[in-house]
Amino acid sequence: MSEFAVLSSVTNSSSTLGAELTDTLRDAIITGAISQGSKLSENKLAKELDVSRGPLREAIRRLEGMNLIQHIPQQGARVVTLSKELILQIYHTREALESKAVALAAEHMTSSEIDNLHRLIDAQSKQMRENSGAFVPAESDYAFHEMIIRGSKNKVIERALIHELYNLIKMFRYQNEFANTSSTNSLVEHRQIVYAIEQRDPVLAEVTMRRHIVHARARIERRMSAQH
Amino acid sequence: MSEFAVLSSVTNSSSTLGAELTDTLRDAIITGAISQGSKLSENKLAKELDVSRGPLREAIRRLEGMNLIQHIPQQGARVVTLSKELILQIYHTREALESKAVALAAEHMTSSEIDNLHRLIDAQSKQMRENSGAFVPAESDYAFHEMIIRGSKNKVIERALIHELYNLIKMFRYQNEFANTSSTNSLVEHRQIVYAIEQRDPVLAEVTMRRHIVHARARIERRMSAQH
DNA sequence: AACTCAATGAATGTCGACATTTTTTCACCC
DNA sequence: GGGTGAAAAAATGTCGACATTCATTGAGTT
Repeated sequence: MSEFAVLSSVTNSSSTLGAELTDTLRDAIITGAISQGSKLSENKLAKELDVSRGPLREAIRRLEGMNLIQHIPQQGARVVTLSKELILQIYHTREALESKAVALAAEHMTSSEIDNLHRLIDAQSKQMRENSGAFVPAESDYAFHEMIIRGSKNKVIERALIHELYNLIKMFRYQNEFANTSSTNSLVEHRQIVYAIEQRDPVLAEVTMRRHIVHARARIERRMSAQH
Repeated sequence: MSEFAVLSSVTNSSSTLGAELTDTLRDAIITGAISQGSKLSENKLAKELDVSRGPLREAIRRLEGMNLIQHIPQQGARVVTLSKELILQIYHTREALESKAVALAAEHMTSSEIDNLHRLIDAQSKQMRENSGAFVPAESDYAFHEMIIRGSKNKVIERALIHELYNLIKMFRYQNEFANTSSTNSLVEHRQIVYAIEQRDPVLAEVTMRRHIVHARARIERRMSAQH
C-alpha cells in the first residue's frame, strides 16, 4: 500500500485503513501523482494499493468532503480540475475566511503563540538571507498561515480553511512552479500582519491580511492569463 | 426506510441508497429526531432503516463532511453538539463568507435574478401583513439568502455556505424556537441588501450584509446567555 | 467498599461476493 | 461509411460475514 509515497507525510500510519488511504490519496492528488480530472477507478486502485474496496470508498467520500474529488452517482469519482476560474474562486473564499481569521487571532492569540510567529518569521528571514535568495519555502509559508488560523480559536473557520481550502491551494501551488514560492514582498507583508496581531488591532490585521491575499490572487491572475 | 420522515424534503428518492440515507439522516439531525450528541450506532440504524451497513457508513462519512457529525476512529459517530461557543463561531464564519458572497453577487447577478429577489421580498412583505404578523417563515428567509449566495457565482463559497454552514444554522434554528423566525427589522435589512445589489455596489452590499448577520449573532448571544 | 483485571459482549473496521447500472464492443442495417 | 441497437464487459452499488478493537460486566483481591 505504499504506492504514492511522494509528499513529506512521513507517517501515514493512522489507526484505520480508511484514514490511511485518505492521507495517501490526498498526497497523491496534491502532488499530481494522480492527475487532475482523472478518474479514480475503485477496482484499479484497490488492486494497486492492495486493499479492499470498502476502506477505499470511505477514503474517496472523505476526499469528496475536502473538495479534492468530485463524485457523480453511478459514474464514479474524478480528481478536481483546477481551472483558472476555480483557483480565483478559491482565493476569493480564502480572502474572506482568512481575513476574518486574523481579526479573531488578533483578539485571541496568546502572547506565547505570537512569540512563535516571530520565531518563524525570523527563521524565514535568516533562511532567505543565507540560502536561495528571494524566496521562502512553501512549507514555511503554510506554517505561518496555519498558526494564525489556529490562533483564531474558531474551529469552524479552521476546518473550512485547513481541512478544505488549503488542500486545494497546496495542490495548485505544488503543480504550478510559478505559484510555488513566496516573494520577498510576501515576507514584508507577513511582518505587517504579525505587527497588527501584536498590537491587538483586529481591523488592521484584517485589512493587512486581505491585501496580502488579494496580492497573491492578482499575481496568479496575471500569470495565468498569460498561459490559458 | 421511511423512519425519520419529518422535514419538508418530500423527495428522498435519490439515485443511490447512500445518497438517500444522507438526506434522511441530515433531516433527522436538523430536526432533532436524532438528538445532539447522541451516538449513531451503525447496527441499530441499519436495522431501523432496513439497510445494510455499507451505504449507511457512506452516508455518515458524507454528514461528517457537512460538519453535522463528528467521527472518532474505533469509537463511532456522534451528532454534533451545538454549544453556545460553536453557534457563535458558525455565525462569525457566516459573516465572513456571506458578506463576501453578496459583494460578488452585486457584481455577478443577472437582472432577472435580481427580479426574483424582489418578488421574494414582496411576497414576504405581503405574507407578513396578511398573516401571522411580525415574522417571516424560516424557509422563506433561507430562500432569500440562498438566492444571493448562488448569485455570487462562486462555487466554493456556495458549497461552504449551503452544503456546510447552513445545515448547522438550520439545525440550530429548528431546535431553538427563539431563533426560528426573522423579525420585521430583518425584512428591512433584506431590502437594503437588495438595494445595494441593484445599485451594483459591492461595498455597500457587503457592509449591509455584514451588519445583518452581526445583528443575528448579537441577538443569539443575548438570548443564549440568558439560558446557558 | 473500592479497585484491578480478565472474560464477555457489542461495536466498528475490513473483506469478498453478488446485483445493478453504465460503458464498450461489434454485428447488423440503412 | 455511418448509425442503431443488442450483447458483453467493466464499473459502481449493495449486502452479509468475519476480524479486530473497544466498552461493559463481574469476579476476585486489598
